[in-house]
Amino acid sequence: MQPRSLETRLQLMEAALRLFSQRGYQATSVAEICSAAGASKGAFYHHFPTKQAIFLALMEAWLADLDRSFQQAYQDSADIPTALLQMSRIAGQVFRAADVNLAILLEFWVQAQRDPELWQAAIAPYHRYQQYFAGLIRSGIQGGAFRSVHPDTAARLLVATALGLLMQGLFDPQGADWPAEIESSVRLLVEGFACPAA
Amino acid sequence: MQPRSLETRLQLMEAALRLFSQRGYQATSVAEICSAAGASKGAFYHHFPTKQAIFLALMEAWLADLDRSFQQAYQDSADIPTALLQMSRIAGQVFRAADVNLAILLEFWVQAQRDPELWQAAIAPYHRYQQYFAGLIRSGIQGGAFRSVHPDTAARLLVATALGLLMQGLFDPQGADWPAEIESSVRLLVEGFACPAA
DNA sequence: TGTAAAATACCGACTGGTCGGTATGATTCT
DNA sequence: AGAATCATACCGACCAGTCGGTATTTTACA
Repeated sequence: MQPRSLETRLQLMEAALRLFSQRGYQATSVAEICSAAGASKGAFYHHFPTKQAIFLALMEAWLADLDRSFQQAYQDSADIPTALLQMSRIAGQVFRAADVNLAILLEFWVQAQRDPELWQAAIAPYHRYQQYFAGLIRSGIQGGAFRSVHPDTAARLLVATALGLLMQGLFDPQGADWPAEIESSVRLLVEGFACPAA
Repeated sequence: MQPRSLETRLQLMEAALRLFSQRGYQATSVAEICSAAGASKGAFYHHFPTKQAIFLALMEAWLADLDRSFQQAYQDSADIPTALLQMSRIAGQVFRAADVNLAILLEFWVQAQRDPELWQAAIAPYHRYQQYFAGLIRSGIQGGAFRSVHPDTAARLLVATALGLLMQGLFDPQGADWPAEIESSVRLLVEGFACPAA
């Protein structure tokens, strides 16, 4: 892969990300992406076999990024509750990142509802995160930090809180300080899980 | 409005609802809606000026329905906490209603992101519900049922919980008993808000 | 009450345009 | 030279919305 090629590919992905989140997946044409990226249709179809492929590539890149952030948060934290708090902050940052608007996440999910390949790419990671959080909580219980809540239920509630607040922030960006709201809500939950003795 | 006309209109809306939630808004063509409804394109454009108009009509009908349910729940409940619990059950029913799949709500929101008219129809009700719940909680505080939590924050958390669990249920329908999950989570929150003395 | 006029409801072919994807040739790098 | 990369013209399918015209119901009037 030549440097020029990589550059073109990157431009295409950046343009696609911007346009998809601004206008939506269906409403964005391949021609628009090309023109925004300063490339041609030939270049596009050299790098991506279909329009959906670039969508998938964007999503995988985003998920890989999130994975890295969570991994980092875990390593930087002394204990499980701290790690969960740190991760709630990351969720807030997801929202703050103006480029990767949450709107495109809705697009991902809407598209994934219909397409098996996208479903795999979108839903499998969700399961992974779900089980990851449940595992963290289970560790917290075994380590004595949490009382014996049901790990799966607790994980679902944690995810629901963050997700629900993110969604509300999407509808009403100015309605509240959503990242702060996420952080304080997750803290509330984590304290609720905490072992009174600790 | 003649009975036959009303019937046709209803058929069109039912077909549109089904197709929109199965295939998505953009992916559903007006021709498909017509054929599924056993009507013609002429009939469609006799009843609705644009494709978006039927979408809007569906959403308004759905919201009116939800309003009625909430109103009913409020009237049937002896006190505020009971009313909130009852409403969480309604949220669960929203999910259980197979016809009105949650997917179409995602569609609504995705579309509303881009269109001012839809935004008005989708986001204004959100604000209304938000303030409605905040009002209920405020009443609960004044009535001595709740301790002095911040009504707006509490309402946001309640909505986030229900919304977040609904979204997860959308991705992973078999992953849990989501309606039950919503109910028990909301009960947890409401108990958390409750006045210890009560 | 019977009937003609008017309004409403509906039909389906057609249009102007869009879009994902392809074919083929040009350019750039090694 | 030869492979990788990119450009341009183009194709076939699709689609929202239009339009001229038809069927059905309501209304007006003799």
